[in-house]
Amino acid sequence: MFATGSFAEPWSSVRQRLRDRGLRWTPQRRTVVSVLAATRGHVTGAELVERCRAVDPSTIPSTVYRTLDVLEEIGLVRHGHGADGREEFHVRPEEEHGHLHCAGCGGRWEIGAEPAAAIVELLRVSDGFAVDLSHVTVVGRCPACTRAGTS
Amino acid sequence: MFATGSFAEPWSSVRQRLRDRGLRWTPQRRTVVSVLAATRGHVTGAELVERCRAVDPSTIPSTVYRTLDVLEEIGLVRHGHGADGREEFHVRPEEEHGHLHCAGCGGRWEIGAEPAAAIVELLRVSDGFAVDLSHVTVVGRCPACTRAGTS
DNA sequence: ATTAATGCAAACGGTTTGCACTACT
DNA sequence: AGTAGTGCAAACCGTTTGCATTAAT
Repeated sequence: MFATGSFAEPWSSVRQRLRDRGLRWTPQRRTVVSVLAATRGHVTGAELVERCRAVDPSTIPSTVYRTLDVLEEIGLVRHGHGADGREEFHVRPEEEHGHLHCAGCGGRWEIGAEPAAAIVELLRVSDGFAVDLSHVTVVGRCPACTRAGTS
Repeated sequence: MFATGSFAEPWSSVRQRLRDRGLRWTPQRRTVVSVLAATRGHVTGAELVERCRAVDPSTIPSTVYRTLDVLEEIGLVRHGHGADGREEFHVRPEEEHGHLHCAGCGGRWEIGAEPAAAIVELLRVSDGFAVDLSHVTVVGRCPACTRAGTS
């Protein structure tokens, strides 16, 4: 949307947030943050590395992962695990949500706020369990694939 | 808790089931099957390898994984993914269930039949989604860890 | 001048694969 | 005998780590 050099909230404050912790603002971190700012929902670590490489071919995986660590520390991303088991980073955790993953077509959807809240409440009541929505991935079949009946 | 009578004894017929498909009954497969027969609920691939090694120290990982493949083909196990991303094998014919995974203490519980059914129904209604319970892992905090307040 | 962060390479853990050999049928 | 299955080692993939070097502060 805007490639002006400043990021939309909460990305614009990242530099300051890092500095407040005595951490540094580097070109590599800028790359990772810019990719994250353009990302809605979720990315796997490997995906993020690829996208960063598209921006800056000299991107090194370990730097990306280390950057993700510090971004998670300051609360800008949150990691969970997808249905395929890979690390999955959720961007803008203020909109925490679980995922639906279709085993038929591989599609992914977010679980809406109401069913999500219902699930949280359900497990709180039945098991006293405090669900972390960002870690919920439900596998099954989407309406289209259910109709298609592929097994 | 144990519905002993209502389920067939699937493990005793494995040999025949394999033969019917032109597959073979080997000491290695016997080991894997015996370990699975003694397993309730779920195991990761790595766990299974370890347990098999306890029975027969000469157990080789690739053999275990290959055996799991054929056992899945004949419907004796089903694989999913745990919260930590590792492959997880669900032993049948237990009823399918999701899991609760506590981020605090690492504990694991099965999601009970009623809340599970409620979740399935919920997502069916809200998204038309056909949930595969065996692939559901919900991460959060168990009652004890919630009380402890560890973050 | 500090010392956090990087680049690189190597290590990791769980899983998969290629291939010659073994052994079930 | 024929071929499924094994053992082994090496490859794999995403991720992590050790360490000397670079660069933000």
